[in-house]
Amino acid sequence: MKCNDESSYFPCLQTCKTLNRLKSVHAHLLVCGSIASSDLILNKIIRLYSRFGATDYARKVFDEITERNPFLWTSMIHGYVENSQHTEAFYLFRDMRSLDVTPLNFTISSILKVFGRLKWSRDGEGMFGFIWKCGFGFDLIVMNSVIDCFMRCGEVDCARQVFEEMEEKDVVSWNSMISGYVNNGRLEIALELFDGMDEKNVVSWTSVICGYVKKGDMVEARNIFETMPTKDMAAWNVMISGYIDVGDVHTASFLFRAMPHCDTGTWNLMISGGYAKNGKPSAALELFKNFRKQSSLELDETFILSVISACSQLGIVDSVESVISDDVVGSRYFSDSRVVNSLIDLYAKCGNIEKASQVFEAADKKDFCCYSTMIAAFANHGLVEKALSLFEDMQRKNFEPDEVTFLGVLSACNHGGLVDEGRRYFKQMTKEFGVEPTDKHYACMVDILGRGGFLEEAHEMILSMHLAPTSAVWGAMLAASNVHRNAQMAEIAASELFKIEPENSGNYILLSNIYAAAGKWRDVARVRALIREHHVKKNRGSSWIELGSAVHEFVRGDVSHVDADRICFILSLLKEDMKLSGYIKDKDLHPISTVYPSYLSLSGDTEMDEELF
DNA sequence: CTAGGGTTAG
Repeated sequence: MKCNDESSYFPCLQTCKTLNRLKSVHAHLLVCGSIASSDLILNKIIRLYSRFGATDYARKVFDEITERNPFLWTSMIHGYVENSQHTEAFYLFRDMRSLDVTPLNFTISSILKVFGRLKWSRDGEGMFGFIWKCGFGFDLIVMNSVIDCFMRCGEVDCARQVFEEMEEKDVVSWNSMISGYVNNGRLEIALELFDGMDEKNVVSWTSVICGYVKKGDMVEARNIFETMPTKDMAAWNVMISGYIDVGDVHTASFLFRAMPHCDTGTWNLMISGGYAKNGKPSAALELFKNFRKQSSLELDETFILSVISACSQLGIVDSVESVISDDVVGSRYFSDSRVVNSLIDLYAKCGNIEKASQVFEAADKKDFCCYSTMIAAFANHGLVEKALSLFEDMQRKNFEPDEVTFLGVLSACNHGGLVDEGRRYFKQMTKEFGVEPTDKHYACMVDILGRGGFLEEAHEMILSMHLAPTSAVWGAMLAASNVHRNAQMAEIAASELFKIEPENSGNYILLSNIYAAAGKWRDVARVRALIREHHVKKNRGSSWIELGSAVHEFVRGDVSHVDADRICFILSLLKEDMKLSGYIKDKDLHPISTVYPSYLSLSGDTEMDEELF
């Protein structure tokens, strides 16, 4: 590379496809010294850093420049805006004004985006007077931005007035009005404007389609879509997401296959919105694999986030681990705390607490959410001490715990049977941190107290709740009553549960089991009669395991698996082992499969497993 | 040799 010719750096900077590449070119420029003073190069570097989401780097470059021209200010402000760092953008704009730097029209349109997104319609900073003072009263770009800003603030009439008074309007002015009306729920007016336009472009058409999609009218949306002269990717995406929203995954995937080109957004829509959230995990995973195979597209943060979250809901990790973690760990995504957070969650939910912990340790950017997730992960794996010491660590680092954090902490106490600590943390949460407990916190406390034998105290806690006790709370009470064979308390809890969720078979079965254990056979018969009377259906619990890239699902009594014979054989061996190590089948009690507290949002099924033993 | 930088609507 030649070091004395700045023009040769322009094409070089343009080819920087990754942040690391940009950093090394930037480093090279710094070494060469003389180039570093060129405004044009520096501006380009600021733009590129911002585009990669590295506004902190951009700002470093910006701060080191002694004489800043309006272009540099604009680039930096815009960098913040495109990365949703609204406060930073606004403060920088204010600095610019206080130094009497004359803004460009692009500066104004960038900062107006902040006003629009934050719905600052009140002109608190004298913005609109300032625009006229700068001579932008007739600037097309600025006035278009003003329209958009008013529309986003819901000031439909102000936007209209600006629009009417503009001497010169372009297609953007019209489109801003149309989309503004659509987003303010005034489709009729949007259509009027649309019909009155002479030069419509793809944005005008898509805005109108959006209007129908918002109403859920996919028939009319489809009509417009078929009529529009040229369709770009965004238009297809709007249609696909519209079909997904109304639950028509079939048509969505038809369009998906029919569209000539698509972006990560489209894949994302189909994988996470279309399949994963509509109960078709295997289709989602299949599509994800296709994405990796066919597409040369780069993964982006939102995409990674939704794939990870889909996988963690399914508890599937192996088949996506290789693709996900190779791309994420050590890459720029890894410096996004949301990605770190969801990775921790993924590994933890899939049972790999070591890996979750490794990700946590390796991450350089951790926010309080990462701590909360890690605490909950330790707690759910029974690593009580680790959970609690991480909580202490978090406070030492001055992260403010919130309700999610405390749920993890309380859950740790629950797993460790730490009644006193549970009481203490609950008190600390409400008194010291002013966090309002949710039903989940109450459910957890009831579980801690109840299982610890303090059934009365647990009951009192429910009665003192400032919100209506949910099924999770009474469910914990019922489960605790079962542990301590307290039929009286069980009756109280069960009768509340029957009111809240009469269709849940688990409650009836649990109560009848408690009666059975107490030898109250008439009560058992009464509950069984209730089940028939209310036509309660048994929940079918299922479990699944991932082997290689295939997911094997099992339901009770299922012998359809190809290896069913061998599985049953192994099971019988395990039963023998259990007997030999002293397990005695409890004849009086109808055995219940593991009862998880329902606030842990595990399956929650409590069903009789007579067939297993 | 010069110009180059920045941008609003779905």
